[in-house]
Amino acid sequence: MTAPYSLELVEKCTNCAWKAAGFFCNLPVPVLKSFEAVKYTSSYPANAVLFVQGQVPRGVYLLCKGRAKLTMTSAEGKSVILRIVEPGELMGVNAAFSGKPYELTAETLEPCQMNFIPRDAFMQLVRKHNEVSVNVNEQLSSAYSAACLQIRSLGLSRTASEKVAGFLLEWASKGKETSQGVRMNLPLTHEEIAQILGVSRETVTRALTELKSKSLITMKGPTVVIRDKSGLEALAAA
Amino acid sequence: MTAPYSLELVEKCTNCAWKAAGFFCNLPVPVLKSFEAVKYTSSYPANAVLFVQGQVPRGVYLLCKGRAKLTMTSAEGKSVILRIVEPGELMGVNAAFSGKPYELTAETLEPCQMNFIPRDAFMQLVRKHNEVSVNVNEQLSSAYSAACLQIRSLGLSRTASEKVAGFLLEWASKGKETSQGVRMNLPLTHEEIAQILGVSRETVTRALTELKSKSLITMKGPTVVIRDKSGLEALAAA
DNA sequence: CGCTCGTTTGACACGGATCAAGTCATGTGG
DNA sequence: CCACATGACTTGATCCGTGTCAAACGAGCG
Repeated sequence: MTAPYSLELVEKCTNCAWKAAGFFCNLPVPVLKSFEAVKYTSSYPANAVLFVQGQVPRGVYLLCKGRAKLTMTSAEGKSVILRIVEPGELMGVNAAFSGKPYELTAETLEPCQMNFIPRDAFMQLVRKHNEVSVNVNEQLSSAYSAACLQIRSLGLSRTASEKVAGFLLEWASKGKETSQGVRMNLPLTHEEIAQILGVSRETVTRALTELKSKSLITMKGPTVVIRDKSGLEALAAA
Repeated sequence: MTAPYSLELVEKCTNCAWKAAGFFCNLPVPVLKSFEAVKYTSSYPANAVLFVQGQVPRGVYLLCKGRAKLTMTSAEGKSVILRIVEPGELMGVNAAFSGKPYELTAETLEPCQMNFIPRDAFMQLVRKHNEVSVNVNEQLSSAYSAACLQIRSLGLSRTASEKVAGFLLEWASKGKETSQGVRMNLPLTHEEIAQILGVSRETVTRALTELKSKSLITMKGPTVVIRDKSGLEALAAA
């Protein structure tokens, strides 16, 4: 198999080493086989568009490796980021269920490996294998939870600093505890953070500068260290 | 059976007249029987609290009749409304799946009839009957869609009038077409609309006044008539 | 009748969007 | 190897919208 974008393709789901708890593809072996039978594995470079808001749904994508973002765009071209998709998560499930056009756009943020499952095959899997259906439940459930948190942040936060502080704390769970505080990787531009939090790019810069000046955090490239977690929490408040 | 709050209790799901397309309880008869076996039917007055953010999940609620709201509250007491729950929809599914405390609060807006299913029984139903699981998928999927729309409104709308106009258009789908325009019932206070849209109560009043003065809408009590749909759409833009 | 709740309207201050200008790092082609 | 383009970040100045506080009105209800 060729490996474009310097990604090694993993074709066999049965002995895939990436699979972890919570992955959609954590399925009993017989079910996994029928999943494997209908999937198409492929890889994408960074900033590739998987599907666009308004297209008729072709099927669902399972992200194996890499990160992607889901966005909605207004007529004027402004957009919100609804979710950063992590490995093991599905994209395009809603459109598959409803049969209506994709209501959002999916783009990769990094080089990614993906499994594509055509809509009909996916719906058959769901109807036939309860384990698949239950895993979809869990995916949807956690996506909904995340959406609720985002609504909370958008609706309740009084100031932009509050939003940014809350955002960093949420990402902190993906970071590593060190003697200096929680160290994490933030592979997002200010523009993207702004689109998640519903503020302007400049405001994100200003808020981050403010947090640095209060020495609550330090940043170096994409690496962020939370120096004073309780201080951040006090600021996040809402 | 007693019928408090002047609601007639419907105990039998098999011949329930309220059940419509998209209802969670639209299930094949044998499955419906096992659902009936584990449910508890009860009725609530308006403004009753079903469960509160932070409680350990006891189970899920199926709304049979009436309307309810799901909210999240900040430490300072401000709250956002995540969703208005309509008959046929489930509440508390997320907490049931995750086992973690309810992340939101559910309150009735009107006198309601409800079916309560204890968590264990619900999870067994989901695992045992694929039809149940698929219906849960559809519920979660449409709840997620609605959440996305709300995020879009919160994140992309430039002004409060934009949000209000978009909100009215969304509710218009529940209204009736008349010669005067779409007539609908809006059983929400300005305060509640404000909590959905993430603005202050006064701003909602001002925005509605503005829409009336532009004769895009007329209001009389809880009844709203959209006089100029395309005008509203132009205002909603985002 | 008087209470409460929801609505309406006004005045004012503040936060952030926007516009603008400039820095820095990276990558490309001559 | 340098000049240049590009994209992301930074910082400042200005203006508009909306949150907040305040006061008053209207309707429903015991």
